[in-house]
Amino acid sequence: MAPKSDEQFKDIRNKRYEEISNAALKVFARKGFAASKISDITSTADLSHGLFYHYFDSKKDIYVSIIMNVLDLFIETVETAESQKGTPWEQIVWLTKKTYSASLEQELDRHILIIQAFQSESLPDKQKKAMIQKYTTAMEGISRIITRGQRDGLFIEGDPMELAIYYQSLNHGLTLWNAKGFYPIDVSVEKVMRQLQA
Amino acid sequence: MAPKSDEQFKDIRNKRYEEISNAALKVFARKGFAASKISDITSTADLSHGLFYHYFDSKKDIYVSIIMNVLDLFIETVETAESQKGTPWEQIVWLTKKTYSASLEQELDRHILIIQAFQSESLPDKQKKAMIQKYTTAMEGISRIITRGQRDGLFIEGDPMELAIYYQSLNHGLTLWNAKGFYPIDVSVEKVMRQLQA
DNA sequence: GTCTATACGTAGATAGAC
DNA sequence: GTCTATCTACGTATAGAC
Repeated sequence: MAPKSDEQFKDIRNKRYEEISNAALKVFARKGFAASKISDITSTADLSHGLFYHYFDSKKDIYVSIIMNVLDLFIETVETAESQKGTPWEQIVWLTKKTYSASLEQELDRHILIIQAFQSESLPDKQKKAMIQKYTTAMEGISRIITRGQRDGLFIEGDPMELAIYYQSLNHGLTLWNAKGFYPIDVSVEKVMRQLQA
Repeated sequence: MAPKSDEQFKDIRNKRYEEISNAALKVFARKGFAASKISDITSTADLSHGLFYHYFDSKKDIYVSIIMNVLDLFIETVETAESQKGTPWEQIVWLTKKTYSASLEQELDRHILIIQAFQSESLPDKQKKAMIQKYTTAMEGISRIITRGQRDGLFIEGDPMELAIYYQSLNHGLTLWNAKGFYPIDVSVEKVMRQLQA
């Protein structure tokens, strides 16, 4: 039997990397950064404590890595919304539906991570700046859609970025509410859209 | 000189108790439960590490104590809104203004604590239940005001509790947004009220 | 009531065998 | 690549002096 090739090792590494990342996303979303233990992550991913450090330098390291990844996905999603066929109104509807299509719990975890991202204490300034940068990029995308919708008279008047913030705040608030778990509601896209309606 | 009376000792105790509680509120709101160290609290209150334990049994103990206190204040505020002169609409306006009249940063910290309250991991079931109980009481107050407003045609139709949740979620989301600090906005009561407007 | 010094447990991170 | 065992730092909580 031939020894494993470099390719195979690389595949294993990538696979493990993903497993650990997914486990960490779950744990961080539920407990927050400080309360999450490496052992929580490794036991969720079903591997040894020590192995973690063959894939990530530190707890902060993986946390930042995941946040960045989640924010990139957020940017992507907004861009996809923006390139959607239809009116700006329909684009925001699409984005809203996507936000609550958390059939995959992973989607929900990602939203919670985004919300938590900035209250995360004591990260290097450089990384904090990068996070803000990404977040801002996504919000500017939403803001652009709103601007177009205002031209067509679909959305209420007002600073588009500010409206985007109201919209996003409502989403974050509802996400957190449902995450509490003791009185979950079925979020209605129409009720969320009222926020922006002309 | 006469020795200190029981009264005087009691005063000192109460004063210290308040100082520690206020410091803890500040620290917990900014760092969350897990990341907050007893030494953060004591250094904020400008007293020794050890003294803390003459006033509270544990970190969890003070945390629960503060949360309960904050939730009681929330209930009180809603009740005050409810007993306010004017239409139900004006009562919610009053409540909203109060929410954002965070000239005192303490008010802001309290809101953040309320938001954090439930993601706080591993509290005894009994206390968690008590928290939910208090939270629900407050939300029911808001819901009652909305119900009355619906009768007068001031608010949109729909399950009043659900509307209260949308309203409160928007508040929470906006509070968190401004707590992030990198793009704070002046929250407009009118924009928040749009949420409920008939 | 307040402080300093210390015990103890826990969790992040490393070492070395397989 | 993966594991177990270990080191180390730090934070909660206690003890005891003033």
